[in-house]
Amino acid sequence: MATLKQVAAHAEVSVQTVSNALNAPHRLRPDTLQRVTRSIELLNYRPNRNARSLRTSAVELIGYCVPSWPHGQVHLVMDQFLHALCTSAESSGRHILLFTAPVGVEGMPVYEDLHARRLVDGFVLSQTETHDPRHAWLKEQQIPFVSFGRVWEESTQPGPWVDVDGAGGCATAVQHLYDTGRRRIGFLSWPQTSGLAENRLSGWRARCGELGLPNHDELAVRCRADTIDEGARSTAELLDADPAIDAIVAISDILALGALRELGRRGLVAGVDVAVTGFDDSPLASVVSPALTSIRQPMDEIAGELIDILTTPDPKGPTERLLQPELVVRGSSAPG
Amino acid sequence: MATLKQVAAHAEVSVQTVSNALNAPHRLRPDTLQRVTRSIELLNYRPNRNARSLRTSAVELIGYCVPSWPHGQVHLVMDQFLHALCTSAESSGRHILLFTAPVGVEGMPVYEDLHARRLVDGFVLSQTETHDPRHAWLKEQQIPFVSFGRVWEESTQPGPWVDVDGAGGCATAVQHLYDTGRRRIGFLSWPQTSGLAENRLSGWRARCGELGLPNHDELAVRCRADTIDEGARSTAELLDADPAIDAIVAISDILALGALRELGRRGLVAGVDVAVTGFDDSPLASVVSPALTSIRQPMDEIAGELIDILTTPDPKGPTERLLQPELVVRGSSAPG
DNA sequence: CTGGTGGATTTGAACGTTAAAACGGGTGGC
DNA sequence: GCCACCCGTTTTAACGTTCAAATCCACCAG
Repeated sequence: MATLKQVAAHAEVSVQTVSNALNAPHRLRPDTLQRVTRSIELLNYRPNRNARSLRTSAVELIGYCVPSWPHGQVHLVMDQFLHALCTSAESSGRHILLFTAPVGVEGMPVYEDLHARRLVDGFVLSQTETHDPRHAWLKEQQIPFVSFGRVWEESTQPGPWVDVDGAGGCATAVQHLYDTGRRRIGFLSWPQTSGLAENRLSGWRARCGELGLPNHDELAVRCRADTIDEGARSTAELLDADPAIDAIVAISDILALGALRELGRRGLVAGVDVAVTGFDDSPLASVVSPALTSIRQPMDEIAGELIDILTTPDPKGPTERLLQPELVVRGSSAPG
Repeated sequence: MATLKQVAAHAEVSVQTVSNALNAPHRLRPDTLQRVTRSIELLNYRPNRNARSLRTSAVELIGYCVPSWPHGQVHLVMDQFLHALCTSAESSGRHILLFTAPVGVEGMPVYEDLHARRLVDGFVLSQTETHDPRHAWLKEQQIPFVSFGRVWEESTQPGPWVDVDGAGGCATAVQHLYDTGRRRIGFLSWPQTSGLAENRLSGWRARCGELGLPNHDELAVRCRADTIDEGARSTAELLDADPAIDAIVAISDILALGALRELGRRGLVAGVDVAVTGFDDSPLASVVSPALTSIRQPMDEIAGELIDILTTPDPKGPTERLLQPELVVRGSSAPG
């Protein structure tokens, strides 16, 4: 492993000059720069990140707590998210450090410790919950962070965030279903305690209202869990109460899969008799038949904004960014 | 941020003594130790990891390349794996650093660079492919690594690995189906180019043979892709060719889901008329109905062995560990 | 009383890098 | 001809830790 000193000796310059060649090339005379660059390549020199971090007190690592799902709940797009996050981090010369921590405020000492021991510069939070205590805690400790997802039920956001417009996404789904001739659109939701669910539901309610479609509460069923079974059960409930329903907007792909199953059971053809849309555009969406129309969160863009906010020292622009999801139309909502 | 020097001043000892209090407490007299410990707590001191790593040239970070799935392929248990890996790493004082790299040998410069710049001590490889070139490359460069998954089609393994006995798992599934009265068991596989698939298939073939059950090639269908559609199509093929089939062992949960769908389409009851088993015990297995019997890879154990091998300097024990998966029985293979 | 022994603690140096200040040699103004 | 200035480069010092060697001190044998 070559060091700066060895490169310096080889190029017959001082150590600092080699350092400058890497960090501030404009300070060198062109011929010196070239000579140093040649030595660097010849010796296959790579800067030691630890030494650099010690000196500059910046580790260029971003912490991300890998969520632990208690009762076998699914996070079907986590690998997409992680991949996007890594890519964005790398394009700014940083990397992602994974760790585990207890949920809620109990986990905060772990965050604090990682930061205090200089393993990370800051954190990306996800799986934001209603009244999530982590944000305020980190802000209090002056530990840099950015959140994927707003903290619901708070009057002021306790820090920078990036989120996807769930209401807008659902409204787009409703519009698409309307445009393809559907006129009675049900909604599969989660329990009322979820700010995320309420947000998405509001998009369905609003757009249905604007289009003159029915949007009363009986058309929105709250599933007790995010499972295929619950999706199927709720779909049955919906269809039993109102057989004229010709489309269902589900708040997750899993629930949508349940809807597909229930339709099949009743001899109804998904996409023809009843259209179905999901949320997240998880890998499952394209793997079932008919393939599932779904609302895709723009992972690359999300990750880009997260890293951008986290790595911009004094944020001039807004540090709250709401991104628009994209409706991916597939067979389950085929026209007509 | 308190430093060793400040703690030393506070406790009225030398810097080195504080260092020893943390790294070799037995060297201190009990009363000194207590005094130093008190100062450490009082000042809320945390060792600076960068300084430590610079001195010891060990960063306590393990690199893991987050797989990028080209054509929407699914890795349903990646979050389980990552969580287990993190937990294991943390229990040895280490952490996981994520990065992206091109697949195959093109990605190796990225590995080499991370190691040369001292961002990681070594790597955990997964998604091992037949003739995977990474292992030999890393070995050549003397970069520490351990592989989750054997390199198939190689006479000698180019490094330490941990793997799950896929053949054994499938044999167990066959045995379970036999024990619950099934006598004609089909197999849903992947293309022949996959060593992983051949291994699992061999378990089915062997155990069927031992039990006197048919195991000719017509009973093993090769799916072209790991999708629900392919699983359904292959199941149809299987049932059309041999209507007496009363059980299907699928090489993945996704294919098993396809089997479930095809059975439903034919008016057959999964678990009653035809039993189905999957592989991986992904979150989907417990979320469908009937819930899917599946072969669970012991993620915690896998992660533990991986970290153990990677962090043991001179391996006395074997560095090739084959773990037994566990059959999780659910409704899709209900007795009778 | 001397010299040796061994455990506890301190000293000095080093890990590889960068920030800041110092240096040296031209250039140009007056 | 002197000074001020700028540019490219070197020197010095520090970041916070640990290793290796040195020192100190109490104790004990001879």
